[in-house]
Amino acid sequence: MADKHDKVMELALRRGFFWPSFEIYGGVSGFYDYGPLGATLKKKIEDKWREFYCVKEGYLEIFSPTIGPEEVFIASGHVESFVDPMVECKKCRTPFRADHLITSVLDIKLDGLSFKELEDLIREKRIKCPDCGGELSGVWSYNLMFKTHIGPGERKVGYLRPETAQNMFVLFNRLYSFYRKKLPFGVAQLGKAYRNEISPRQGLLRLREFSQAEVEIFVDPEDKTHKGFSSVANKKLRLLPRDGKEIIITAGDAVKKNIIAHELLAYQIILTQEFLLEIGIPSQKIRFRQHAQNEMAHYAADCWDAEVSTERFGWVEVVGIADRTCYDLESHEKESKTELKAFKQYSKPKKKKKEILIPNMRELGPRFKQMVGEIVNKINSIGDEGVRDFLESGFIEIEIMGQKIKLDERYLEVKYVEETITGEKITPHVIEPSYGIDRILYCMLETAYTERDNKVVLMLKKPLAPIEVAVFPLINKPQLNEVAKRIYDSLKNEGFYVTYDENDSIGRRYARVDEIGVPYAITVDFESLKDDMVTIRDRDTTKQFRVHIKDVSKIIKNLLKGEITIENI
RNA sequence: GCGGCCGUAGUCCAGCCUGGUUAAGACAUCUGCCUGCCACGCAGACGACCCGGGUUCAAAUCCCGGCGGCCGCACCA
Repeated sequence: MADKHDKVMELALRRGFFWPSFEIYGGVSGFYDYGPLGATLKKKIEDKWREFYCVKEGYLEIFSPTIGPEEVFIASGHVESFVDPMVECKKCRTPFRADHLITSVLDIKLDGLSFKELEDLIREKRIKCPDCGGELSGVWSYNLMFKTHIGPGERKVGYLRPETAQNMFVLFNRLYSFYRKKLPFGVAQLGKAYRNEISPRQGLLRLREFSQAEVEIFVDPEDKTHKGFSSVANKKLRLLPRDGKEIIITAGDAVKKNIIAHELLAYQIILTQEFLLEIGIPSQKIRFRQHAQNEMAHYAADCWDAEVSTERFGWVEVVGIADRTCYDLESHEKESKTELKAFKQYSKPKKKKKEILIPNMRELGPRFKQMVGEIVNKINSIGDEGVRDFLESGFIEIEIMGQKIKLDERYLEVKYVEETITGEKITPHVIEPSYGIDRILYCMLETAYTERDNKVVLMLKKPLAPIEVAVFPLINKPQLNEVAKRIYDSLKNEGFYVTYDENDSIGRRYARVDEIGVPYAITVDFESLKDDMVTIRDRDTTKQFRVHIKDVSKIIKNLLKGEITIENI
C-alpha cells in the first residue's frame, strides 16, 4: 500500500518538485535537485522566513562561504566531536560505536578517551562482538564533515560547513560594530550546509547537502528577555519536556514554571510555531520537544525541537531552537586569539577606591638612566597585590633584562585614587533558531496532499503555491484563446506566477493545476466575449465566481493574501 | 556500513521462476479532429529493460560486482 510519503514522492517526481540527483550516472544518495516547482516553493518558504526574521524581528541576513579553514571547525568542536569512534566485527561485520559498546559491556562510564585508549580497553578486556562473539577490528573514526583542501597541495585543510552558524560567530566583531555595539542583536543566514551522512534515506528528510536558515541572537547572559514577549505570553504551546509528559501550556506559564528556561527561548518557540502555522502546518501536527541532557549537541545548554507529525516517519524535527550559551564565542576567542566580547555598560558607573604606586622620577632617572622606561612600565603594571606587598614590606622587587632590582620608598610613592568603572566586557550568549528548509518543504507537501474524486489536490497555503494562477479558454477556440492569452500576459506583467493551457478538456486542465496546487483558475468562455467577465475557480472548493476582466489582477491579489475569499468577492 | 526485498518508457507496472521474432498494458505527454465548466470521445505519434563483467549460439530473464531505492540493525551535533 502506498502511503502518503510514496504518493508525495511520486507527485514530486512526476510534476517537477524534486528529483534524485545525478540520475543518469546512477544517482548518489543524499542529494536531490529541486525542479521548477520545488525551487519556486522553496524560494517562497525562504522568503516567508525572511519576512519573519529579517523584516519583523530585524535580524539582518548575511551570506558567507560554505567552505571554511580547519581552524574554524577545530574551534567549533566539529573536528573532534563530530566524529564517531567505530569498530566492526571481523566475522559478522556488524559495526558498533566503540564507546557505546565498551560502556554497555563493562558497565562503566567513559569520558574523553582517545581512540587508542578505546582500542586498548577492547583488547585488555577481551571484548568480543555482542552478536556473534567474533573478534573486533581496530577503532576507526568517522567524521561527518566533508573534507577538502584549500589551494594547491594538501597543506591547507578545509571543510564544507556542517552548519551555517559558525560564520556568524567568526564574524562577531564585525557584526557587533555593525549593530553599533549594542546587545541584543541578531544575524540571519540562509544557505547550504553539508554532512556526509553514513546512510542517508528518507528523501528530503536526511540530505548530505541541505539548506539551513539560522539566526544567531547575541544577548546579555543576564538578560534573556524579549521586548515582544508580553504580546505572545498567552499563546499556547504543545510541549514535550525532558520528563516525557506532554503538556499544553501558555508560553508565559511555561517560563514561569521554569519548563522553558527563559523568555527569549519561549519567544523563539512561539515565533517558530507561528511560522509553521503560516505555511500551512496545522497546529495538531506541531509540537516542541526538549532535548534530553545526553542528546544535546556539544555546545547547547537547552534545546527544543519543533517537530511536525508525518505519516511514515512520525514526529520529524524541522527546527531546532537552542541556547548555545557562550560556548561558540569563547571557543573561537581561544582558537583565534582574538577577543570576541561585548562591552556591557553599567547603568551607574561603579566607583572603586584603591592605592596605586607612583614612580619618583627624580630619584629613578639619575639612578637607572636608560632602564627607566622599562622600570616605569613594570611599576604601572603592578596589580593590587603588588601594592599591598609594598605597603607591608616597604619595597618591591622587579626584574629588568635578567637583573633584579629592589625599589624602596625612595623610588615609589603610594597614592590613593578613586577609579570609575563604567562597565565590563562580557561574552554574549547565543540563542539560535535553526530551520531545516528541505524538511519543512517536505512536511508542507505531505500536509497539503489531499485526494478528491481520485484526483490529487495539493492544498498548499495559497500565497506559497509555486504557480499562483492559471488562465484557460473554456475550449480551444481562437477567439477564446486570444482573450485568455491577453489576461495571461497582463497577470504576468503584474508579477504573478501564471500558467496558460489550452490543451484537452477544461476538466482535465483543472485537474492538472489542482495537482500542483494552483489556487485559482481563470476561465474565458463565450459570454466573456460579450460582457468582459471571466470565471474564477477556487482550488479547494471548486466554487466559481464571475468577475470583470479589469478587476482580475486586483481580486487575485486579495484572494492570495487572504483579504477576501471566493464567497465574498 | 551490514542483512532482507527490489530496480523495465515521464509515472504505475506485465514479462524473469522455465533465456529465443517487433518487450505488453494503463495513465501522462505531443499532433489532428471533437468538445460550452471539473481527468469526455476518436485517430495517430513519442517513449523503457540501472551500470559493468560473466555464462550462453542467444540475457530484461541465470551468475558476480557496483550504483540506487524501500524495510530492519547501526548512525543521525
